[in-house]
Amino acid sequence: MTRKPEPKPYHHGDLYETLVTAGTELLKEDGLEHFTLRECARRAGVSHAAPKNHFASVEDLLCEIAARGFDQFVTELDAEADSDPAQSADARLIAMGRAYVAFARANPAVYLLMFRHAQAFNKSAHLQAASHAAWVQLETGVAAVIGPERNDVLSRAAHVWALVHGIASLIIDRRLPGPIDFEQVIAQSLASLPAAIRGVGRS
Amino acid sequence: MTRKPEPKPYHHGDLYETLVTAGTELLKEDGLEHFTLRECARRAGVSHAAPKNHFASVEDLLCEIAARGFDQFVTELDAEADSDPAQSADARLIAMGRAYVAFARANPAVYLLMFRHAQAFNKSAHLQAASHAAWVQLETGVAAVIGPERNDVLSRAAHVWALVHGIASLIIDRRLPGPIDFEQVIAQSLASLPAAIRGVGRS
DNA sequence: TTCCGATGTTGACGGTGTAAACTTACCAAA
DNA sequence: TTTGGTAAGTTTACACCGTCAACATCGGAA
Repeated sequence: MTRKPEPKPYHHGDLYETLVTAGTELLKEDGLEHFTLRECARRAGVSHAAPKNHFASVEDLLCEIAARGFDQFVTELDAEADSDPAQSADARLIAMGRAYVAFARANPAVYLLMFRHAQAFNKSAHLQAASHAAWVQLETGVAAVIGPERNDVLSRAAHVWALVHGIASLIIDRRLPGPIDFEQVIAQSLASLPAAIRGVGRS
Repeated sequence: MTRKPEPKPYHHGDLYETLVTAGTELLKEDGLEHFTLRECARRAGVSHAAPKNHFASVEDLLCEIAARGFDQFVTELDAEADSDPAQSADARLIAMGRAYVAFARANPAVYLLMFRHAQAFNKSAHLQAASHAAWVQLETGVAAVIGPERNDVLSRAAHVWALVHGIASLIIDRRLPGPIDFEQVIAQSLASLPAAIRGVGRS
């Protein structure tokens, strides 16, 4: 017989990280509505109450998953914005918008957790810092387009966020009618964005 | 003693409508995450399994609530669009956008049910018809602005929807940073919309 | 009048999150 | 080296939930 000298040690060793990993996978596989703390524990090979020692509640675990999602999100958007150092501020903003929607489509469950459900549990310092960084990133991109001296940077940034968030949400939730070409919607909408937030065409 | 000649009749009489009403109220009070079929039954003064005779599952009840939400939604948007018969197509679209966001802010829980959660259960004929009517309404408004002969009415309609849905979602979910003036965001974003979907400013 | 089907009730099952009590293992101080 | 304290996991229990099956009740049609 093959020797099995590991009769399941009583202590796991790194349950915290294992739970975050298992939770992220569960989230991506089954979606937020089927996310279960007991299933995370099962995947980590641990009793259903073991997570209590590391996460006071299921929301605390989701909180950490969302925070790491924001970290990755900000990194990816930065990379895309800096991909061509010679591009204009307009092109940078559009590139970030494309990366935004791409992230959402690539990680729908995590995206929804970050931008939709993660409103109830804004306690974690990690989550607050990471989501704040994302907002600063957006604000900076918008200020570069319309000029940092403008007094409506905040509301114009909200405009940009609303558009990309709306596109991402409608695509992820499969709300758009069948024949619609997602790429066309994304390209057209983002292309109109710099002029729109600059306020040209005011009659 | 006061006479109580009604010892709780065995049959309710109109449990279907009562459940829809109680469910709508519960949804508005406690939000979708705390929506419970058993609580609906409790509010209707009926046993926890009674709803089974009218709604096969909790989603069937939510489905009907969402469908009625769409009915009200379409009615309100139509009323707003037709409020001033002399206004231009641009003004009509902007008015509908304002009415869209206003509906979402006035009925956040129902709005979220309609445009977010009601994707899993698209079986009810009522729901499908009502949500389709909302889409036709949008498509018509967009066609009037950019011209019905354009071959990108669909994607431009998606653009409009994405923007208003994004604004509504961010406001409802309280994602926008504190100092932001919602009214300014709504006004600025909607004002830019007709030109944006017409495609002016193409370089 | 009788009977049958629609509607409500009761009780049960498996699932969930969470709390309390108990067990195990490790580490540091005496 | 022994010992004690504490962090980490387990077990058990509770109150919810949705759903199902079996049973009770009532009204209307034959």
